[in-house]
Amino acid sequence: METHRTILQRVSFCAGLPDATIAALARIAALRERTTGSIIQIEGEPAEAMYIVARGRVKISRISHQGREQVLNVIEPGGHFNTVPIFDGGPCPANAEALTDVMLLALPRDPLLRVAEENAVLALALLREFTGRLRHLVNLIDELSLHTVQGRLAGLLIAQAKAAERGEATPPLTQAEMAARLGTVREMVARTLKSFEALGLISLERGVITIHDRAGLVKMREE
Amino acid sequence: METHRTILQRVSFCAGLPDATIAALARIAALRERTTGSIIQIEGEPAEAMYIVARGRVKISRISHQGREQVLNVIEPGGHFNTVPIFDGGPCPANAEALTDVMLLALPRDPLLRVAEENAVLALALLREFTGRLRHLVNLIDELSLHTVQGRLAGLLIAQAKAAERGEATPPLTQAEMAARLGTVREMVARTLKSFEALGLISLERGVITIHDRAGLVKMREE
DNA sequence: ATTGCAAAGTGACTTTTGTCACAATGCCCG
DNA sequence: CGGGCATTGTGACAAAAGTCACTTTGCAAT
Repeated sequence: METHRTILQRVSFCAGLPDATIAALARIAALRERTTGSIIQIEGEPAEAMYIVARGRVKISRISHQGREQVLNVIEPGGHFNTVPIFDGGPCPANAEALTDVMLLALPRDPLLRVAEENAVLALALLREFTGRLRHLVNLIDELSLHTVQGRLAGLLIAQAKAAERGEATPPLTQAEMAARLGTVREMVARTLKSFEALGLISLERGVITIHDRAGLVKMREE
Repeated sequence: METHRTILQRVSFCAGLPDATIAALARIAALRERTTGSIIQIEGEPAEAMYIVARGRVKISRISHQGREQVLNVIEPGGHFNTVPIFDGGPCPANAEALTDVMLLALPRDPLLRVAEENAVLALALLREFTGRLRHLVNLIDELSLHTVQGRLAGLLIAQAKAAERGEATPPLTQAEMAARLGTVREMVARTLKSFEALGLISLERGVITIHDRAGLVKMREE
């Protein structure tokens, strides 16, 4: 039980919650482990629990019937997923897959709803949490609809650079992974990266991208 | 004050709320009227109030610097907008424009937050409301990223048909409006509609689209 | 070392989408 | 009833994105 609690204390929406609320959550939580590549949730299936990521990373995505994938989000430790279907009772909106070996805290639906009803602070914290998701998705829509692959890729590079500066230990993305986030195909990413290199904006080594001209990338992002 | 209350009673997330909560909301609400085409909020600006649509329709959209528009949502009476920035204190995520003459109920930030803190039911109701938004945006991303204009347009026609069946008095969309919802340009919509007509799926008269082969459209939607 | 494989690079081509520039059509209003 | 204007229709292109089919690279495990 003590472990549940220490995990919860590192969760984004738990910051500032009273001890009693965290204790209540800890009481209903159950630990689950999954190995790299395992599918945690499938789009359209019913959801029994909300998950908190204690260790590892989880990819949330939609997949087209031709097999193309659009990544919606990658959940890092302290984040959560499968929250939407818990609160509205509907099916899972997307697939969840373990990108690494992961450790999850499962909060089963009915008990969780009870805790939320009794703790307005929790509901408000989750509300704030959802606003972040909504903003993120709106930005994704903006990029997909209003920007070229070039622009989106420039944006991704900048975002990754910023994350690295903040000290987030993000393992480098493969070009295929970038493509899935950007809503395009691997070849486009390869070609566009090359074109950035030709323009002197970045340089490419296997697995490492070095940014030389951040301002130039920012300009590219506009497209 | 009585008017505020009757308006609130028709709002989606107020269904099931205790009278006292609705009364508290009514007390802090202020009526505002805007005429067709007026801009209610601009992306990036700070937000002082959440708005409930009492009469008319409001378009929520992002606009690229080349002037292309992506509609995120159209809010009908009983719906609300500008909710995200109120709960996280950030800037407005998108533009809001009155599509018709509208009557709004403004709920100013600080008092609203206080009501939410004291009424867990309200927070939970808003939470459920947000889940709907999140699902909607995820679907939009799926369409933009994983479907062709043809598929998206087929989906829009089906959605409009369903809305009409439910008796929603939706004024017919112009092709330019459809384009803004689908993340494309007017000409693409015109051509794709023509191609649907050529396939016998629909027929076109000025301002009216008649669906002949719904199953065929459903198949198109997959693309 | 050799092989085995995932990741990356690339050319040639097709499809889809977007742009531009007009023409045609109706509807509304004076 | 005639003009003006928003909406629609279209052809000719241009640009962006995606597909296919390989090749190349370099790490990693036997």
